[in-house]
Amino acid sequence: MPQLSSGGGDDLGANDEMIAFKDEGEQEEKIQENAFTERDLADLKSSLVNESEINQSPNAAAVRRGQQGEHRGFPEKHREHLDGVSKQDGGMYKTPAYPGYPFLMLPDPYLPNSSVSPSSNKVSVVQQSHGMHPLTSLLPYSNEHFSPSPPHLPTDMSQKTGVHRHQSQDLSGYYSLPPGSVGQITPSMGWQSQPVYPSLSSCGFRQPYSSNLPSASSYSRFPHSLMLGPSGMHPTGIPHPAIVPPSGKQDHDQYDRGMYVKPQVEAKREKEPKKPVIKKPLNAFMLYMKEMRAKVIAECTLKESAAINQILGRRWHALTREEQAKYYELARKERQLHMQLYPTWSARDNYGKKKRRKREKQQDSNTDPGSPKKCRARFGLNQQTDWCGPCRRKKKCIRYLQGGGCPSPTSSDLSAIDSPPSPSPAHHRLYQHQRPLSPVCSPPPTSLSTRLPLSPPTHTRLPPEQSAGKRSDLHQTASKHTHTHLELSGKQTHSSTTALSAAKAAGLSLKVLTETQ
DNA sequence: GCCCCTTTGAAGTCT
DNA sequence: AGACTTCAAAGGGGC
Repeated sequence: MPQLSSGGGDDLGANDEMIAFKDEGEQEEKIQENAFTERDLADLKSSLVNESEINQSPNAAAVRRGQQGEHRGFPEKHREHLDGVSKQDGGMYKTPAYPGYPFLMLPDPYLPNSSVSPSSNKVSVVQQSHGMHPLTSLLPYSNEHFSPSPPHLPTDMSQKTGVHRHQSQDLSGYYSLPPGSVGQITPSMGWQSQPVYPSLSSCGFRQPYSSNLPSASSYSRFPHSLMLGPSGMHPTGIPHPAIVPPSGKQDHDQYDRGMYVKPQVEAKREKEPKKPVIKKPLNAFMLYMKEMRAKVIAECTLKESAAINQILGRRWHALTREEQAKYYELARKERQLHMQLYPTWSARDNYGKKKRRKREKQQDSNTDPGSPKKCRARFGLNQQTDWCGPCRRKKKCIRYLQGGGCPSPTSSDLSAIDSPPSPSPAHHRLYQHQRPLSPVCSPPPTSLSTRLPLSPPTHTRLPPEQSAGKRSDLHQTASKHTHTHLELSGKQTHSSTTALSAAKAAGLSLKVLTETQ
């Protein structure tokens, strides 16, 4: 298990996380003891994964390992680089014990990112993920904002790091970490500063960056509009991928997509440059998803992300601890890098935006006497769990939508609430969501039945960090997602119906699903 | 054209 | 402290 810190103290990762990794190593025996149980559960869950997954990928781990064997160049380079970093910073990164990072399928580790490469407008996700540096799942955020030549930056940055950065116009796309990110990264994070990647040494560094640049920490919790240039550049001129510029194809600022009617104040705001959004660093599972999504898509010929994510979730649980640990490690590095790049950033910065937007929408609707909320209020219905009486919709009252406002309830309306009609396909989701136990929708769609909190989840595998007790109880997830947990072979499996849904989506016959249930 | 779905994990807020 | 909520990615589908 990786020993990530030598106690240098500059590791920005949470101590408990590191302890967790350490614990994981120390608790190897424990792990092995539990391995069978965990494995059984994982296998049980995995068995629910769709047929194609089973047929085409009888042993995903084996496949992955095979791929690792085939394409070990990049991970090795990366590890070598980390070694270099470790040496450089006094061992901040003890070389992970992993045989390689998970981003291993790439035949060419420097494949252009789809959004970057001018020659590949349509690069598959596989390529995209493969082109990602393990440390920088961040990079896909805004690669198109690569600006190879931050003009305002000093020019002798490489002197201290020993990196000779050739001018290059082409390589930025091959390695999407913003060319200069290292410039503001402390030496410990300046993994690019090591000339590990020959091609990287010239990766977009048209100009060397001065080591005299103020460290990112020297910037206070920056207003992004000030800290970032008009193109979403970091103050150092580094367009970090986590930065979502106000405009651009990525369109990550879903909060500003005009979903809600913007009041006049916001109209004024539109004139002002929008603040780029720095996204959260990806967690381990997100990194895993990014890497494996294309594979699942290819194997299962699925396109719907929800189904794919279900499969990926199951595969995630089917991973061994070691395999998961790779991603936890990557995620940890990701957070570290993010923290280095945006020391003043907090998840709070992006917190509650959707909620605020919904609230604003709700406030708008509250001012309308025919709003669903008012309608529900007149019906004496629960605002959260009941739907608008006359049309039996929770979110939007049809009559309200038709402009007539929500009428006073009639006796038939009220009776209809008690015995709602068979929902139309379009209505089914909403209806099922509100009345999950209604026999009308029996058997409920598995994707919806997963919302029924029937029993607490039993996770078959604790992530390393969780083993240290840092993470909040997994019941959080259960309470959040209110999964259904089926009794399966005497063992409760987490999200079994979710798996069923995924399997169903993946093409398993309903008969099989029913038998499984 | 926006939102939902669906997953897990991290980190936030709330009680 | 523990429970709960939000966001991160992705893209098809619904409305």
